[in-house]
Amino acid sequence: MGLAKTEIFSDNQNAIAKFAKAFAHPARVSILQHLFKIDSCVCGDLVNEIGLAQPTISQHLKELKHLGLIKGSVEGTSVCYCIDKENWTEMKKLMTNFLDQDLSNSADCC
Amino acid sequence: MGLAKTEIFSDNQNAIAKFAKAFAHPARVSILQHLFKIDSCVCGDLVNEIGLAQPTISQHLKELKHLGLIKGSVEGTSVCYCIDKENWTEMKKLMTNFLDQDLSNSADCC
DNA sequence: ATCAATCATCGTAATATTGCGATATAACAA
DNA sequence: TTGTTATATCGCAATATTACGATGATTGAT
Repeated sequence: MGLAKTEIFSDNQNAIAKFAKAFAHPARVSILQHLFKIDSCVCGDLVNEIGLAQPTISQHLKELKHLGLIKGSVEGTSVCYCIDKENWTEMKKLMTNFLDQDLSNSADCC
Repeated sequence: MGLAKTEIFSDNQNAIAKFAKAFAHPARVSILQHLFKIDSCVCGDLVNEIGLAQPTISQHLKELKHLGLIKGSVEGTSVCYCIDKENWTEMKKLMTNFLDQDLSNSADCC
């Protein structure tokens, strides 16, 4: 079907899956790393940095923006994108909580 | 195209995307959380726990197994799945490193 | 040997994702 | 106004993902 049955899962599980999806493509990982590295950014930079066409980058940026991980503001003819720190921190908490499930008190049964 | 151009990205970026994909579906998040919680598991438990058909669960388990995040061993007529702690720890390092990119030294330009 | 239980695989339908050419839009410049 | 630059959107083709019924494989029980 290609349609995830989100209604049978908890909000927490759906939220984790939603953010994980953002990182599930190397182009978006690359975009985020670049935004972290150079602090501020225009889309044109990213098109040069990453080897994908401008519409493709624009689409990835749109997804990241909808998730709230980045924000952009018009700056003359170009658009300045950067990390939305507040939301990033919140997302990080959610993901870290999931990744940090205790390993110590579980017996290795297999 | 639906085909990610992995060859233009770094190993690190592709690895992050690969693991993120594992978490990009609430069913797999739920499976992992359940495995953490109850320590050891058979697939049947998961089918009851999560509201998806047995083939669907089996498929999700296969993906997690291929990624090395879980491992399973035959236990009579059932199969015992559990977290592969070593690989989980390694994956966690990779993801944490990505999530922990420094926010402090970046000016909020937007 | 036969049967029941448990899990894996196959095949398929429905939907999602990725990528990009073509085109639209917006802002600035001359 | 006309042109230029930068980004967004549209539309499409190719591929991937999700879900599950049907079926196969394996193990243990009788």
